[in-house]
This record gives sequence, C-alpha cells and structure tokens, in this order.
Amino acid sequence: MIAEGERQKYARERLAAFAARCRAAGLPVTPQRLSIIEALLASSAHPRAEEIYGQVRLIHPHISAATVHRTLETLCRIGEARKVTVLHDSARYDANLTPHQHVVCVECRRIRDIEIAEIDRVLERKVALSGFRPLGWTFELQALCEDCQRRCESGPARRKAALRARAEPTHRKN
Amino acid sequence: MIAEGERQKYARERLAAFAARCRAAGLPVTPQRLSIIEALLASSAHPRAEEIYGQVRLIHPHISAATVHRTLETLCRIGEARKVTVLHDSARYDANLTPHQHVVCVECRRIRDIEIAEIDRVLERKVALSGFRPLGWTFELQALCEDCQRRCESGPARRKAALRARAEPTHRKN
DNA sequence: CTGACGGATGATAATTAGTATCATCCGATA
DNA sequence: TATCGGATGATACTAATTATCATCCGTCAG
Ligand SMILES: [Mn+2]
Ligand SMILES: [Mn+2]
Ligand SMILES: [Zn+2]
Ligand SMILES: [Zn+2]
Repeated sequence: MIAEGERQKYARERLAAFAARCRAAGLPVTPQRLSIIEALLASSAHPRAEEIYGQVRLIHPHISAATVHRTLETLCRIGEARKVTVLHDSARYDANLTPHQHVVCVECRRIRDIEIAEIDRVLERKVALSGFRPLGWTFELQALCEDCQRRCESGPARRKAALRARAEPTHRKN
Repeated sequence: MIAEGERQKYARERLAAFAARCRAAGLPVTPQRLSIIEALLASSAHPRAEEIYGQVRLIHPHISAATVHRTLETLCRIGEARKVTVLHDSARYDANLTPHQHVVCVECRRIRDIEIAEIDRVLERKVALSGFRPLGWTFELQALCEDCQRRCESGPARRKAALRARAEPTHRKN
C-alpha cells in the first residue's frame, strides 16, 4: 500500500474504527488520542514523537510532550501503530563482519547471529527504489528466547521494561 | 559464521590484523583501542558501549566512558565493527499496518515505504533458531535519497550529524 | 442525568545514552 | 630524542524518553 490515494482511504477507515478499537482495548477515547492517531495516519513520513507533537499542538495548544510519547507507545501496544525503529534503545555493536542476520529477543534484547540460507540470493535482485541509491540492507528476526519463553509462561505479568521498549516487527507471525 | 570455535579463530585473525588496519586508516594504535576491539571480538553478545566499558575497565581502570563510545564509533567508521541497531536515534512511528518494508536514507534519515514482492514467500520458510520462538521480522534497505545524492556530489564534506549517527548495514553493496 | 471511579493528562523532575569541549597525554615519525 | 597531531580523560552538556503526582475528564452504574 504505497499509492497516495489508497493511503488516504486507508487512513479514513482506520480513523473511523479508532474509537471502537480503543474501547475494545479498555481505553478511554480522549481528544488528545484522537488527534495523535489522526496526525500519525495523515503522515507518510514515519514521524518522530516531536513531529507529531508539532502537528497536534495546532489543535491542542496545551498538550504535553509526555502525552505524545505515552500515547504513541500506547498506540503501538494496542496495535494501532508500530515503531519503525525496532529495538530502539542503546546502540549494539558487532565485530563480526561476515554476512549474517540477527534474531533478537523482544523481551530481554538478547541478540544472536543467524544465517538464512537463501536470503542473500533473493535480495541481490534489484528493487524499485524510485530515486534511492541502495547501499545495504538489514534483516532482523524478532523472537522470544528460551529463557523468556519460560518466564512468560510461568509469570504472565509482563515487566515494565519489556513493555516500554518493545517495538513492533514489520511482519507478524499469525 | 556461527560456530564458537570458528568465531574464536576469526577473532584471533582480526585482532592480529588490527594494528595494520589502524595504520592503514591513519589512526594511531593505542592500548585503549586494542582493548576495545579485543573485548568486542571476544563477545558474541552484540554488546552495548556500557558492557565493553565494563570489560575494558578490568585492563585499563582509568579509561573514560567517552573513549569507549568514541572508539566504538571509530571502529564502525573504519569498518572494524558495525552497529547492529541501524538508524538508532529517535523513535519513528508508522500507522500503516499493512505488510511492507522501508528504505531509509543514511544521510537525512528520510524513510519511505517499499514493497519487495518476493521477500514474504522466501521468509515463510522456517529458519533454525535454536530455541528462539519467531514473532515477526523486519527488512530495511539502507540507501541514499535523491536529495542527498545531489548534496553528496556537490559538497563532498559530510555533515557531522550524518557521520555521527550512521549505522552500518548488515550487508553492503560492492 | 449525575456522581464516582480510574485511567489520562499536564507540568515537571529525573534518567540515560551519547556528544562536545578542552587541557593534557602519547604514538608515530623523522 | 624532539616534534606534532590525534587520542584520551574529565567534565559539562544535550536530547529523548520516562517517572511522578496532582488534577482532570471519559465512562458507566445507578
Ligand atoms: Mn552478529
Ligand atoms: Mn511504513
Ligand atoms: Zn529473552
Ligand atoms: Zn537523504
């Protein structure tokens, strides 16, 4: 879904369904939330919290930046938005320069190397970039590590840190 | 390259060649740098700067955290390491929940949607995860946008922000 | 319609990763 | 061994995000 007209229709539909989805998630529908999802749906720039803040302030001049941050995270939590910058906390480094990919545990942020046999060959083929000059690419699998699987089964109460920092993968299983 | 024995051999070779590669890049070989690349090569955990700092402090108790941050970025710049967390600055959000991927400009951080037709089909096939339970995945193309191509051609002096924040892709063209 | 409840908000402080500054140090070279 | 330029350490600073808490207000039972 990339064409502009199609995107606008998509945005209208999502906005129409938003209040219902909030209630389904047990969340009050506030004017601030509405404005924030509206601004996010209106943008195709994958905006930062700061940019959403700027937009929403035109409607709610008294809104707090903290509310924007909180609400964006909430939207991700209830599946109304996603974070493009997966795993976004502190920088992680790797001295292994051989071509490989990573699995990362969405709970504890453990990162392990993986090799997906066919991926290189497939991705070598050119993609239509409309102006961008390709330099490289990154593939990352989001997963739950063994330890965290155990921990999640036993204690279903998720820890704060995990919830706070979890980003949404581009594609989900199921 | 995932097997532990193989990794250790790789690390030894990389460490042996490190001084030469520093000199080739015009950088003095300092004990701090040696300790930092050694700690990074010794780890398979994709460590944070903080963790490297902890390790290196055992050898150089007076090393500054700033040196560790600076050196890790330097190692990335000369191609002795890479940042796993690509695009790591402020969080970027997306209300578009349809399956799609992203191209991101390594200079100005513009993000655009792309669709790579074949990728879904390829990745449906299972990968060996040794304990991780897959939840989703992310594919991202690093590139240079039209504007930045022009800008880089005219003024070859790279801006500070671009150099500072640029992360290394997992796979590089050329 | 109204009042009560609980989560949301706004203001603000705190945290944290990372960067800038600058005096001093020291590796490289001749 | 003397020189020089980049590296280092100490420190201040920035910027993004999160925590705290008093107040507000959307929801819903009555
Ligand atoms: Mn790796
Ligand atoms: Mn997108
Ligand atoms: Zn885990
Ligand atoms: Zn650009």
